[in-house]
Amino acid sequence: MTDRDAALQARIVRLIHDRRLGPGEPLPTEPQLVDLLGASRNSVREAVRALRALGIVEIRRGLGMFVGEAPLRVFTPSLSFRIRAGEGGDVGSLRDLVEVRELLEVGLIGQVAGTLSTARLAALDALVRRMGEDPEADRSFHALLYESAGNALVLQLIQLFWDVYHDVEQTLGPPEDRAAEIEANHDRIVAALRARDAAAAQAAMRRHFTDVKARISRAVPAP
Amino acid sequence: MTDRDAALQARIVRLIHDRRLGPGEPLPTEPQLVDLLGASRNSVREAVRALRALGIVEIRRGLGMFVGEAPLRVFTPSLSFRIRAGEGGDVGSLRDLVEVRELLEVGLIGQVAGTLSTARLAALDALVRRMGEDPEADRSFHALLYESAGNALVLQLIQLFWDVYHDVEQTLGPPEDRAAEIEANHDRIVAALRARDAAAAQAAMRRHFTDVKARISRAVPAP
DNA sequence: CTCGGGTACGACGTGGGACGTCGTTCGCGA
DNA sequence: TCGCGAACGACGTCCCACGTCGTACCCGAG
Repeated sequence: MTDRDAALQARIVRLIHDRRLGPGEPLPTEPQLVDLLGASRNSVREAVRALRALGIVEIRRGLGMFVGEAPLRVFTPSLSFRIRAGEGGDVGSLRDLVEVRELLEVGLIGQVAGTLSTARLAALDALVRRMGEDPEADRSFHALLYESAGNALVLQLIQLFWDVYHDVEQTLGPPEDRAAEIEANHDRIVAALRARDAAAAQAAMRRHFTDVKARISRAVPAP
Repeated sequence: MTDRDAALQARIVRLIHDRRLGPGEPLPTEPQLVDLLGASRNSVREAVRALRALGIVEIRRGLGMFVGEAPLRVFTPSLSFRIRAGEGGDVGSLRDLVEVRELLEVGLIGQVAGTLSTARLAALDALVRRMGEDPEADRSFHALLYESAGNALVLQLIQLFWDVYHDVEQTLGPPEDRAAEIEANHDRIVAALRARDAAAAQAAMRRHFTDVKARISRAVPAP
């Protein structure tokens, strides 16, 4: 057969659906799958490996195989690779990535602006203060900002793109000290949110990404 | 070791980068990788299987292994699985998916509105006419619409979400005949684009997705 | 000289077996 | 009763053998 491997993967996925197995629940063991699927252990293992790479199956050594949650995080290596190996050098692909982030975040902030509690606004403000020393604060800021949208998918998507960007950004040459600029941009965002001004928040977010794109344009692809 | 497999994958990816291999170029053969990485053939094969699932490696039987392009399409199984196995039944996750599509497309159509040539507008119109019989026309419509944005990533992203939606939508019960509704929505979009009215185009797109979300809400999760 | 087919070769695909390592469980002994 | 170690079953790694697919080469027919 030409792609028996793909067929095996599909059969395992179907098995999960047919048995109504949810994330965290155990899958049949390797020997059981060998019997069920009528393939050798090697073939089963290779199919499971592919499913694990997609987050569909989780393996805990010594315990067994379990249904995964397929978090978008598993795409990080693939996306990073795609950006790095992208046509026209990294820069073009990275710009595309940032534009997708901008698209998502500008749209989202328009939705959540006006729905944020003062407590949440204070938490956002505290995160901005910590951005100087803690790189994670930036990530947390965007995560906390969109949490109230109630959309787990878009939340993970934004995290994914953030991770990939900061993964690839390191290959763009020596890091620039943009701490002040970044903090100012985020301050503007919080201010607009405080004013319950959706349009201003969107503008502030756009301005933030304009600076990010400028940083990319300045960077020269490594020889 | 705990995750020697992940380390092997990373080493293969590094090998690709170190050798400046671009999509389509050949990778070392299995035996060569066994030597280079100091792992057994099974381990190498399993690592390669994972990379293939991520689109990073492409395998052509009888020929060898090649660098892949990591198209977003490879995430279709994972995303479909995630939606189906999502918390709170399919409906909630599917709604999240559609909202992401809405976010992207409403933002994008605002960017491309006013930049479309009359030839392209005519092509879009022709696709709308074919939506009745050809399900692919819908997909092509959205692809053609955003082609001029010049962002390959977002284009593939929209295609990916479209594929996943139509994959999962089939499990939502018997298909409804919404042909007229769909055509009317797309007609409104094209009309707004013809008028070079970005705001109206965004509104029309939003209306389109409102109907899609309504279709989801009507659907009852299968018992 | 040209053309065509058959063979040889090297690529990946599949199957089977053996042994190691990790976690858990259970029973024995203090 | 408590604790520790052996047994068990999970996945991890490795090795070898054979099958299948594509290509390239060689050689003979025309």
